[in-house]
Amino acid sequence: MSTPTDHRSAPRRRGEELVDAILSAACQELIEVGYAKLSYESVARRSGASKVSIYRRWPTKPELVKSAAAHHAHIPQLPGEPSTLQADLRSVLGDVARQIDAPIGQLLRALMAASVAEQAPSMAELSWGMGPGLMRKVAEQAVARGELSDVPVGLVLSVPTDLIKQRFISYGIVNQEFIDDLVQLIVLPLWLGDKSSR
Amino acid sequence: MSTPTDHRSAPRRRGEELVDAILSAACQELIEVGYAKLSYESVARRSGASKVSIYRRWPTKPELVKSAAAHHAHIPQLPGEPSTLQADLRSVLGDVARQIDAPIGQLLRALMAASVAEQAPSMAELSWGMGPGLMRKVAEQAVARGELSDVPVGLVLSVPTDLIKQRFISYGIVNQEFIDDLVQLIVLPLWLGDKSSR
DNA sequence: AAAATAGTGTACGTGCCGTTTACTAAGTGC
DNA sequence: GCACTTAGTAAACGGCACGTACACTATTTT
Repeated sequence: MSTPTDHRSAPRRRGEELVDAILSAACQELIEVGYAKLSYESVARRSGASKVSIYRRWPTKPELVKSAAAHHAHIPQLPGEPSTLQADLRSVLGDVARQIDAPIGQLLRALMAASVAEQAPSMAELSWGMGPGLMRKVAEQAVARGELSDVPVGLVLSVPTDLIKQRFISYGIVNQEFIDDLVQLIVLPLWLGDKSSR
Repeated sequence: MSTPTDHRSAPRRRGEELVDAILSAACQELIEVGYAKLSYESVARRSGASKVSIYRRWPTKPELVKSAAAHHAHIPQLPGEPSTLQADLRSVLGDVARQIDAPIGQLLRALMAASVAEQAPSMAELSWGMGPGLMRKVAEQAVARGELSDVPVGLVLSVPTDLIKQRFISYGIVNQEFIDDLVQLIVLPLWLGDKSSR
């Protein structure tokens, strides 16, 4: 008589409401304990949902984690008032770097773990905002101001964000000093195409 | 009487011999089933060692995996006959890209997973040969030939290998086409400092 | 020869996996 | 209003791996 364990009575959540609860719980869990220690059982406990409901929607852990991360939906920060290509780059990339610190960093780390651990090449899709799109905007503004002759091709556009990701993976942190060096030594010379800024 | 399970008699391996057996087994296991599915029990079974012996030396899975990867020690491939900066880059980076395919790729993937999953920033140390060192050699030869005025700074030197790693993480494969684009659109313009090669 | 060191097999409790079962609340068609 | 379908819940299952403990023994050191 100790455990009246039967929540089959409560107003039963469905559809979006339930999904929200599960993904939020998964996010929290990711931030607190990380990817490796996240389990279906813990998410079920935390969200108050049943394991089966979770398995039905996300048969594997990477899928669940990716949905959770996407659900969190921390959209990037806009360039703000355009000024100079160098200033814009430092500002935007600096914001990205700052966002990469806790607790989002832990979430990103989890996301990468999900991508790397199992065969899940869809890491590319989840560029968490800081993808070519962001860089393209910056480049377009520079072109409009006449600082840049053309918007670089995709591969070149994504160099800064790719290198930031790489830095994060290798060293765990991305500070402003790195951003400054990145802009000064790599992005500007590469985009402008001369060595004068070094 | 079915199981005479007691190998406590056999010539008992110790020290380096035992370590070798364990790490080799771990490597094989990594290549076959990947990081996520690798377990202490499977490594113990495969190596014929006991779990305790493994736990004593590598208390956590990332540590074990990193040792295993380091033990494998596939050193990079040398530039061979130097010719042109562009040719050297394509050759060396192409080799790196080819090495990144199976089975080494799976091992690298495991290594990254180990680094990313838990706080293990020592990914940087294990640059599996394709680090700044390799690029420095290429650059130095180009300087000796007069193609390059100076050897770029470390950050710039590691751009090609960093971007290859990033590509591997995001898309799972690194083909020669990517290498060609990388050399043509990024490395040469960045190192030479002009847009003529685009 | 005695003692310290280190490897082996076995067993244990715990936690999570992924699935199945039985039940029931919420929506749907009539 | 009522049958009927859909979907969420609790509980239990066998299985596997975890991480640790124990008793034992082979090897090395003193």
